[in-house]
Amino acid sequence: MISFEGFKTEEGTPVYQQILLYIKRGAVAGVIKDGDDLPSRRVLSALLGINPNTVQKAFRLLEEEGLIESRLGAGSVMVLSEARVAQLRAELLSDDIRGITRALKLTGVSREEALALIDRYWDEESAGAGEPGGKGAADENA
Amino acid sequence: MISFEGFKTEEGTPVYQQILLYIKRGAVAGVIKDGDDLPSRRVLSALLGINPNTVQKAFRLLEEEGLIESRLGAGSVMVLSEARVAQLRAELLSDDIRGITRALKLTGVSREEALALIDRYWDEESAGAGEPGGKGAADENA
DNA sequence: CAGACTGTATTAGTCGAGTGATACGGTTTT
DNA sequence: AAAACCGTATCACTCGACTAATACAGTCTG
Repeated sequence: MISFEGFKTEEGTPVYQQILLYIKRGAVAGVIKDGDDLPSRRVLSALLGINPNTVQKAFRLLEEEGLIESRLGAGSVMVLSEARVAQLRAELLSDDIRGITRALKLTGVSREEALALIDRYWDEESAGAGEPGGKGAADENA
Repeated sequence: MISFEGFKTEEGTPVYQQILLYIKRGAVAGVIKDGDDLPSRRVLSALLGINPNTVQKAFRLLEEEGLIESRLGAGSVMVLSEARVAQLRAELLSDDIRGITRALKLTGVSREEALALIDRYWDEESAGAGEPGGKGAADENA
């Protein structure tokens, strides 16, 4: 049975998309494996404090992508081949990386500073950023 | 006069937020400077093919943040001090970096691979990623 | 001054995401 | 077979983003 302990709703993006991403990331990370059972629509909706229809929508999309299989009466199961996981991994990473590089470029950040920032932030959990001139990055665009 | 040539609407996020981000990133990147004039609500809405009210909402929020100043009858102007830009930069980078590190961690990517991916994608514009096992990152969770 | 611009405000409508409730049909278990 | 679970479907509703149309008030320019 797939666990949803690490899952908490965030406003700003549709909940059903968050569920999709949670499942996909879990599959890529290896936490979710082929044949794993999913919680029922009702149980999961109660667990997450959301509406059954929202869960249903997420599950329907997962089914359309071929990532799960639902049988009327019985529950739903993960369907993951190695190739599928590899493809999923490529998709997720491509989206993530493409998004961040685009964003950083638009705010005028250099490749070197981008790498330095990621490296510095990697281990942090919550910090208030902002020491001007700290990394020598505020002067290279002038 | 601030140019909106590089701006094109993307579905998925509210347009007024996209305008906010566009302005802020421009300010941080140095393309938009203190005292720069903004297009009028009507002109910009026609230019972007959206409703004047949507532009108005974006401008109102910008004004509430103190980034622009609007005078009835005359147009709106950017209000940017060095300190404000520095603060803005910290905010944008913090949001971006925090988001990407969180996402990559959740898909089981190591710090080293994250840096390698960014480095590799930085110059690319459109490419289909995916050679499994290429960076030695798919085996460290098993 | 007069007209053409500007910002500001209000009202009404569409559309999609999400909620809430309810019902129907199949499977599993006892 | 009956109860308790499961997936599936439908209807009505709220809410926010966005559109649409219109009106009013101040500023700039000829």
